[in-house]
Amino acid sequence: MKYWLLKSEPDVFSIDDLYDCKDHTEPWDGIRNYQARNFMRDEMDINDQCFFYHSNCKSPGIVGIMTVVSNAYPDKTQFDKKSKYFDPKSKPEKPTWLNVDVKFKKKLNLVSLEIMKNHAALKDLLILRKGNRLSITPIIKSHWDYIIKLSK
DNA sequence: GCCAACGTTGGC
DNA sequence: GCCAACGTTGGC
Repeated sequence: MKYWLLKSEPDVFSIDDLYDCKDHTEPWDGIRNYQARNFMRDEMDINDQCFFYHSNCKSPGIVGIMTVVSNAYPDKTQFDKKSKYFDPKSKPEKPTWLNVDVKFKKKLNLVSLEIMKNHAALKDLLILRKGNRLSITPIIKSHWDYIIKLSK
C-alpha cells in the first residue's frame, strides 16, 4: 500500500465537500499536469491512502485522510465544453487526462504547513520543497506516520 | 531543440 | 494582491 498527498483549494473543493458527496466518494478530476497524471495512472492502487491538503487558503495544511477506490480512468471533464477543465485537444478515443475516485475516510486535526516546516523529521517532504507545485505527491511511510502523530 | 513569453500555483 | 517558481506554448 502506498501513501499520497493530494492538494485541493478548499474554496473549490474541500474535505467537507468530499464528505457531502454520494458515498463520500468523488473523482479526483481536473488534474492537468502530466507528472500528477502519471502518478495516478502508473503508481496509484485501490486502497492507497491519501492526505487531503488544503492549499491556497488562510490555513494551508493537511486536514484529513481519504482512500483510493478506483483505478485511473478518463477524466470526463476534459470532454465537457462547459467545464473549466475542458481540453479541446483531447479526443474521447485517446483521452489525455485521467482521474481516480477517492473516498473520504476521516478528518484530522489540522496539521498546518507552518507546523510541518518546523519539524526536522519532515524536511524531505516534497510539499515543503521550495517551489513545489505538484498537486499529487508520494509520501513515504515514515512521513505519513509522523504526520498522523502530529495530528493527535 | 532553444528559449522568451505567458499562464498558473500557492504561500504570504 | 503580490510575486517567485514552475510548466506550457509557439516562433524561429
